[in-house]
Amino acid sequence: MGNSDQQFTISELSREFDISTRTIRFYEEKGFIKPQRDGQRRIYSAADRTRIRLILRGKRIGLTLAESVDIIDMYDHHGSDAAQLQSLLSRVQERRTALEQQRRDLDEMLSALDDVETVCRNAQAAVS
Amino acid sequence: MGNSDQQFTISELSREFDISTRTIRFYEEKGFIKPQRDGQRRIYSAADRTRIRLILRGKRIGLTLAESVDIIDMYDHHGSDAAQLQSLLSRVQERRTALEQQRRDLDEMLSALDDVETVCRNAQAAVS
DNA sequence: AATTATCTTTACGTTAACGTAAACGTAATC
DNA sequence: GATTACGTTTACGTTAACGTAAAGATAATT
Repeated sequence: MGNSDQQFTISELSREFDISTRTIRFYEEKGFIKPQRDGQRRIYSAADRTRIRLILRGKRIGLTLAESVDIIDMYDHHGSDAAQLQSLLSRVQERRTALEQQRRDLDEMLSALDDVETVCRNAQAAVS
Repeated sequence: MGNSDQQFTISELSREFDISTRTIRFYEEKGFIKPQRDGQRRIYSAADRTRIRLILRGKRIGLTLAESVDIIDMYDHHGSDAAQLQSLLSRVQERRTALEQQRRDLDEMLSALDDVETVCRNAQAAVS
């Protein structure tokens, strides 16, 4: 099983991901992660760490925490009857549609920046 | 010059972009657009309309209004001395770096959704 | 002239995602 | 045993991006 039962303290994760401990506790407050306890102290598992990483990835592309968690929870979907599978599939489709629109927007913006850069470099050449 | 001097009312733009008039006025309040007036009434030009469209594109990829406007304003940069060009170029680079990271995150998330869908369809096949 | 539609300004309210500060517990170190 | 490092809870504060409501102006329609 490798060594996947690693433990982390809050400050370790705080440093690793460059977020405040407040942020980590906030995610717990909202029910997005549920670390164990050693007395008062929180102890984070590899799974907790992964969830945080995925939440942050979601943030980088502009998702809200709730949206990120919604997607993350699609991985370990619990039900498996036909209706639940169908529901999950349509949620996946919705998300995919939105993300694909986002990628189009992103690519447009990147190529716009390319244009700006080109114009800029030409102007530079004219000045030099 | 074609017909690029078209005018729009606030409700026209509201309907076209499916945003509230409050939102449009808010953008003005923040200085992101500056429509003309006909007495009290606001009159939006094609340029105003374009700025709104670009702001909304920025929103879809998770940029703040300020960030969107920052990028939009790179198009019509005013200064053209060497220092300003250099500054603009490095701002372009910064944005591009961030956007490229965003695209990587997006692609990862899309392929994750693909995996979920595959698992789902297999489970569906098993149930049927 | 009254209704209706569209616009205006002003201003307080709301939600997400934390920041910040106070006041305290525990364990190791000086 | 006092300091230092790291953790805890509680709670109020903050910013962005609007929502919502009140109260009124203007123009067209009935």
